[in-house]
Amino acid sequence: MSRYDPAAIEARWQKAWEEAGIFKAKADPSKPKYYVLEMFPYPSGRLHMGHVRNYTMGDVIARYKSSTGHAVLHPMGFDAFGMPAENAAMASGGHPKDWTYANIDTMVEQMKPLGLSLDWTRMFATCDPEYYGQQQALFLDMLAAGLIDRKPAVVNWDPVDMTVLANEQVIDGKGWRSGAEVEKRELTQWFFKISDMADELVDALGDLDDWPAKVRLMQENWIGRSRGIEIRFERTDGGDPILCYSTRPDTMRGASFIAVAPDHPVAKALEADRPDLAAFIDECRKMDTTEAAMEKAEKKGIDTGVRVKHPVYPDRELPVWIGNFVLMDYGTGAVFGCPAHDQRDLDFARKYDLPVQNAFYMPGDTTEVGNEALVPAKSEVVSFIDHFAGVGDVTSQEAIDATIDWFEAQGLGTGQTQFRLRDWGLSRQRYWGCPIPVVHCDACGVVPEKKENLPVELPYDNAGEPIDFSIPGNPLDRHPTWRDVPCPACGAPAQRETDTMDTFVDSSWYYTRFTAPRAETPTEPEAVGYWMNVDQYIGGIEHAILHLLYSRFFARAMIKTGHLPETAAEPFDALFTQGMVTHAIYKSVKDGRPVYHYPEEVTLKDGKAFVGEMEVETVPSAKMSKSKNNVVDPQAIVSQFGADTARWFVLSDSPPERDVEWTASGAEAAYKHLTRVWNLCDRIGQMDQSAPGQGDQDLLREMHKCIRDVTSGVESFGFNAAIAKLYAFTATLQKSKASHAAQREAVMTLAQLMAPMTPHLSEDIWAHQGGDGLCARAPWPQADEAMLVEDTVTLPIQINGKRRDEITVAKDMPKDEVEKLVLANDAVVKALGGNAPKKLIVVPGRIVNVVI
RNA sequence: GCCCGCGUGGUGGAAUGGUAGACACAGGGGACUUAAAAUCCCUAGGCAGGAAUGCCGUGCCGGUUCGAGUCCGGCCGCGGGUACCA
Repeated sequence: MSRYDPAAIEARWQKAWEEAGIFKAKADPSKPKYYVLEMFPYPSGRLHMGHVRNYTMGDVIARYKSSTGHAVLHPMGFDAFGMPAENAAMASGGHPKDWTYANIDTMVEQMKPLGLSLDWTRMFATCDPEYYGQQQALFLDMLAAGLIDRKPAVVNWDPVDMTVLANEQVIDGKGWRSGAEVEKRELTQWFFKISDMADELVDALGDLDDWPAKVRLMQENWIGRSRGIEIRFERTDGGDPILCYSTRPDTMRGASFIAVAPDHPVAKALEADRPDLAAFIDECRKMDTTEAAMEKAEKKGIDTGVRVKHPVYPDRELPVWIGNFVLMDYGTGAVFGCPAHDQRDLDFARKYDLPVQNAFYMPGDTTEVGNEALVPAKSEVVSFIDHFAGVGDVTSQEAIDATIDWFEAQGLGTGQTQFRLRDWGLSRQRYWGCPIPVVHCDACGVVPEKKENLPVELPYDNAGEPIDFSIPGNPLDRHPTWRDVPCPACGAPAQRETDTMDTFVDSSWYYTRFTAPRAETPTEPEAVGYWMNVDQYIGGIEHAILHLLYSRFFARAMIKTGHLPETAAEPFDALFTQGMVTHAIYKSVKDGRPVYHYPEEVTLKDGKAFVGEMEVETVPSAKMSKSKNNVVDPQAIVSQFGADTARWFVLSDSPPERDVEWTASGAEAAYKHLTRVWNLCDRIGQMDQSAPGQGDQDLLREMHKCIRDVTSGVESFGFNAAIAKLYAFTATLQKSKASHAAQREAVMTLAQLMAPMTPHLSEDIWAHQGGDGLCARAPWPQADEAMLVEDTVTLPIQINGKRRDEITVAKDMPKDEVEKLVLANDAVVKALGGNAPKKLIVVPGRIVNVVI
């Protein structure tokens, strides 16, 4: 008897698939097409289990769709620009390009043995000049179409390293390398005008039926459409009025101060003459720019001395403060504070001793606000007393609408729809990204590069000398032979833009490029016409907002610039967000800085973790991340047990949308099971073919149930449940005494049902049993409805909602007959004690509940 | 802080509002073996009980319902995102 030998089997079948060329995507008008895409990886250097999980899920779908007669496109590429490559070059010399391509090679080498049904001929990396050159062409078309803007924006500035820092590089307000206090600095930056599309980006979410509701909700909240009002406050000193935006104008009566952003014109105008204001504004400039940090920071302010009149009660004067919590780029950069009905404003008012006055009460109550603001939901009824807009007991929403109408009628303000969504700043002051294809000319201003000069390629070296990445700042700035070029318009000496694009740009259109990856234009009409949209997109929930929103914007921009058909406005028909593979983090502290240890360095003793003799801290269950070193390498599993085991295991234990904590046990169990299946096939192959069997019908009935359950499991991303059914059916088959013919049919069907998960093993079984051609080409088995019909059904009997007994009845037994049987049931008779039940609930085919 | 999720045995988890714990891991018992490994069989939520069986049980508190892991409200804990990590 031979043994299950995955190494031999997997190499053999991978070769057979390659020779048959069955994974090459071929447009075939006679077939329905299916485009399945997993979010492409960043080439960090090694594949981790999260990648394996992601690509295996996609592969299950791709192989399943292929066996149901679809022309499948299942490509792979690399999201290859980004900071880690520059950091690696900074830390250990070398070149980001070399580092990146070496990593890509390694990862492809690691992916190939997994047996994924990928069309490798379509592979590209976003750092290929052929790709980013087309991206530059897209940029120029979008610029011409008015979809791009240039305006000032604030960045994190490290005054010691003289460089711009990413948020990730700012730790407790200090630069990660220099340790210097980070400042804000204003630079002129390029922006995609995504906020112009805010309305349609919200509205279209409603049609994305095959997207998770949570993702649609997150995007809706992120875009944050709100109806509010812009109110004009006149200054008592006759200066320019201050415009405030509010979504809660119903609280206007309680307005007691105005807060403006530190960079609001009112604040800026006073800065020169008021050292105290200047100092406060300066302090605000040093604050962390992230939203989380801003919101969590202590709310502080300073009185400017400026006063405005309350628009409804002109004899009330409101002080104008600068608040560190007001954002210049949302609304008008100024808000009115109503302490009674906003907790933040109340805290602020108590801190700085500002008045608190109710605009309304809850009905029947006139309690003044203490330290808790009165903030009813918009659907709650509130009671307005002495209100200018004449509202009485109404819901807050009605009051908001009435107030907006009233303000508009009085000419004191205008109703406005505001969005939380800001324009997408794409400029990055970094080397390893797609160069922005424009030239700055003293005479002509900003001049787009000519398309025939694309790609604007990144220089590999600097006039023959290696680029020194250890010097902070953007090397393109100190690269005269690359930077200094003639103006494309007038020919005078000019300079290239040295900023590169945000890497989110690269990933916002790659899915269209896969349809014609070598085309001379960004897309190719016939190819996008056939393959778009992506039928199933699969990736991490961490991309729920930014990547997916930017991609949706880009698809629309590509329609406007003629690169996509109208039908591709929503490029991803269905989205599945998988959970992450998590793993404990092992952490120690050295010289005041955290040090992260690799799992393989750690030994576990008595629930404590040690590296050598040193005990280290264990942080349970965190996202696998290169910077935390808690990454598990799948290669060990593959070389020990084979790809089929790795694939089976990552699908078997956890539901795909949930996070899974990686543990070493379990992989072995998967291997044992696959060995069992292989041995089963072997045994059936050696059966006496003429011997009579028993229970053929029972076996085949179970087989058809298994087909039904696995099919629905695969179609609904219930891979773990599908695998549970496969375990159960394998056990049934093992115990079966059925004839050779029935067992052979069962094991071949089993192989087919397992094929999306364990394609190599399935091919081997298929071949052993004399299957026709490749298992991967065989049509998906169909469940025979006639075999699935059951004639009896078991009904649990509940008494007061608790299960007490069960009865088996004919499937179509009428309700009244079931009732008679139930009332005659021993447990029921005993519980009733001669009384009639209060209620008898019979749900046909489901359950019976006797209420006593 | 804000937005969005998640929470079920020792563990991963299953369960269209209808028998909570499928399937699997680890465990316990047994068969085979000189022995071990491998394999196979049985067992298994907790408490009480010899058993039959009873009570309790899906993070916590409350609600809707004949019936709630599932729906609603309020908490607690954990995770993701928070616009320059990808």
